[in-house]
Amino acid sequence: MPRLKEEQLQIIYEERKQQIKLAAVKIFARHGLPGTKISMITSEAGVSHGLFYHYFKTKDELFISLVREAVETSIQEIGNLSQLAASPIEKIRILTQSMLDESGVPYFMLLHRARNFEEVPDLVSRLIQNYPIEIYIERLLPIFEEGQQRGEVADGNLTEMIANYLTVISGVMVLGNGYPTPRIDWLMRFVEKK
Amino acid sequence: MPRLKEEQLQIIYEERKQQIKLAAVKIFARHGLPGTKISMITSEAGVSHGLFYHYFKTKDELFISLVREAVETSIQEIGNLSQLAASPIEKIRILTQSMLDESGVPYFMLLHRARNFEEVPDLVSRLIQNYPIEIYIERLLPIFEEGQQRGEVADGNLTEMIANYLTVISGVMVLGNGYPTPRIDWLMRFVEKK
Amino acid sequence: MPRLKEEQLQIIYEERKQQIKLAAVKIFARHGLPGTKISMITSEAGVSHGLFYHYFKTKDELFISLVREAVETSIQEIGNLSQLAASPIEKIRILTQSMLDESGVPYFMLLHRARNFEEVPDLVSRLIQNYPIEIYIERLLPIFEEGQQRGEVADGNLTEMIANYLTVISGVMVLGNGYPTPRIDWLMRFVEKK
Amino acid sequence: MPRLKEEQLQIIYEERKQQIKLAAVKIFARHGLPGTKISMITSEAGVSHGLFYHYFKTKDELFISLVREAVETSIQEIGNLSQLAASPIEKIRILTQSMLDESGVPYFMLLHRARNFEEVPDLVSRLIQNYPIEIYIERLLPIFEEGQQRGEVADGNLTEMIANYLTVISGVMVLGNGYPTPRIDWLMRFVEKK
DNA sequence: CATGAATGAGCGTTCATTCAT
DNA sequence: TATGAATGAACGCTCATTCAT
Repeated sequence: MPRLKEEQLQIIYEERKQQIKLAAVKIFARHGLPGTKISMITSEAGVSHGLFYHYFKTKDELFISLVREAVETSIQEIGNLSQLAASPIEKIRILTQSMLDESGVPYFMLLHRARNFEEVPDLVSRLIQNYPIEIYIERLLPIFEEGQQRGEVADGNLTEMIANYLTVISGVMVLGNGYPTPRIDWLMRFVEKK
Repeated sequence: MPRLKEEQLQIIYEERKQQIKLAAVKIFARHGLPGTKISMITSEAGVSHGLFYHYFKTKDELFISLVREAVETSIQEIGNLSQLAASPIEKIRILTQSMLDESGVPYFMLLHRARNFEEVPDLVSRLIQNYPIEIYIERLLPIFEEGQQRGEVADGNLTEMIANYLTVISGVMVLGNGYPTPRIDWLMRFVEKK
Repeated sequence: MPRLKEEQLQIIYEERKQQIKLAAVKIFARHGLPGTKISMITSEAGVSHGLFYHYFKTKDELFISLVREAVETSIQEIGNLSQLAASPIEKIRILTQSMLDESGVPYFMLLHRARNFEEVPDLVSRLIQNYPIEIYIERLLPIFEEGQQRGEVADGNLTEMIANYLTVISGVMVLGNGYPTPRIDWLMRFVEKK
Repeated sequence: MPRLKEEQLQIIYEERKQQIKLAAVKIFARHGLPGTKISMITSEAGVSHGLFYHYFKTKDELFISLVREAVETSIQEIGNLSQLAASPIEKIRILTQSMLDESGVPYFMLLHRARNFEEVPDLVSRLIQNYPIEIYIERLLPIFEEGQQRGEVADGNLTEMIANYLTVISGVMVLGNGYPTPRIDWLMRFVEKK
């Protein structure tokens, strides 16, 4: 059954690739592009450095594709919210949670670096410029609007509120593990109608 | 008068050193420690790369001393606030302004990197751990307390309020030039009694 | 009949081996030993790169054995000429033709590299030194002598004539596809009695 | 006198560059582009491998510029012949000598590799294609014509004669140090009117 | 003090070779 | 036999650092 074997190989291939990618996001988030050595990624992933190049062309190329994925995933996640059978305020809470949960933070940090520092390849800068904060605000607007109509979301200018909300979330992430806060609930106070 | 000449040399020496330091903070802030090449600093400062080593022992040593200065300056600035002949709310506004003004941002970014990323020498990590956010909160507490007593600062738990205030400032800096906000005034709303 | 199956395997084995060898000569001739990657050979041969090592121990070993074969074949071909039922001048023409024909050129190029460039393993250099040009001259001498006696080959010192003949053939090959010449006939003019 | 010092530095710079270039041609000629390691060049030149990159951007770039120089020099040398106060046959002898003399051989080998092997960067292939053998023939034609008119050069079709002459010279170089010939005089026999 | 030539440690990447399947 | 995943030695190149001028 060569058919089955081929498929199996394909699966293993994708698993390995994912394993290296996961290691890479973690390291890139912590050390940045120039601070990340291939050996850090491969030893985190538990493979030899040579294997990296079976799965990825260059360090830059991997970084770029990770940023691209992070951008696209973040946009998509907002899109997915709309599909959810939940009240607007619940959706906002879910979003907040997903941004702050452990697996999401490295991706956020990657985007943070890509957005604010000039340590990245040109392609990344251009990529990021296609997705300014405004796009996120715009996509979130309908959810917040519905929330306001239902009386779940606080009154006031929504564009500004969303901007503030995003700013504050960023602040929380950036201050990082520095000090403990009742994260989610505290953040929701910027949004919820008391 | 060799005396005078020596003094003059001393002055030139200090000016040059400062000039290189200023260039360095700017570049370190943008590119991080591993992303910063000595040649970037020296060309920003307009000197030859060899000259760097007349003023500083190594790249790491300069980075460390810059972080140390940034930490100490930031603590000192809070200390200086107390000396000011101004009302508490004015002091807070002045602090806010100084954190966000153009010359301050690179130092903030340096601290941000030192605090959140592991791309720095061990010595820096240890240095930073000696100055956790709590210290800033603690130092600001008297000013906020006086403000509350005078009715200038909003009611509520002050420790929490200061933490939030710092979080939000960080968020603003991190979101960076991404989108326009009425910075200072907007930030003061988290603090002022309306 | 396991006997038969084994034989068949043997045949397949030899065919595969030959197929890889043919690809290898071609690539070695064009790219030299260090310029030839195993993957070039295997993709030219249409097999996986892993398979290479079923048939050959190392890249060097294959290169060496190919050079050895080329040397031995070239010597043998001259030997075979004697057996041929043809006039001396015909024999020389056949030899010329075989050196310049498409399948022969890569082998010639291999020898050219082995003889003139130091990009080869020591063993190859030593191998080649055992077969200096003089040996070729010496082996061709009887044919040319008979030709001269029969009045087919031009008059003059034969050792020199053969050396010139080989030199010119080499020149033609080296100038390569650069410009068109009536190859065979033009070359024969260095030899034939007009 | 900073003026003088700068000039001196410039001179030293050019000398070092030349020193590395000379080492490089020699090694490239012997080992080809992929067979040449930077360390071979630098140890031949007696400098550290790091220094190479003060003077040249990459190995390929150096190779390309050397081939370009070889091509241009070879064309120029033919041009210079015309300026010489010498009889046509003397000019041809001088040309022959310069092609075969020790310092010229490595450049010839470089061109040989660039012209005949596909182990070179694309730019080199294109460069070489701009200077096919025909150009050399064309440039030599006037000299040979004058020689024929003066009765110094043998009768016959000149284009063909020059082509043969170049072919034979190439053959001599390619057969290399394999066997001894009365080089110059023997080669001139293809050209001189006896 | 100022310059840039020189060195070498270190990292990115390639590729010959091995090996499990 | 045949494949391609896996390893690590080796090489191209960068850049921090030193040093002669």
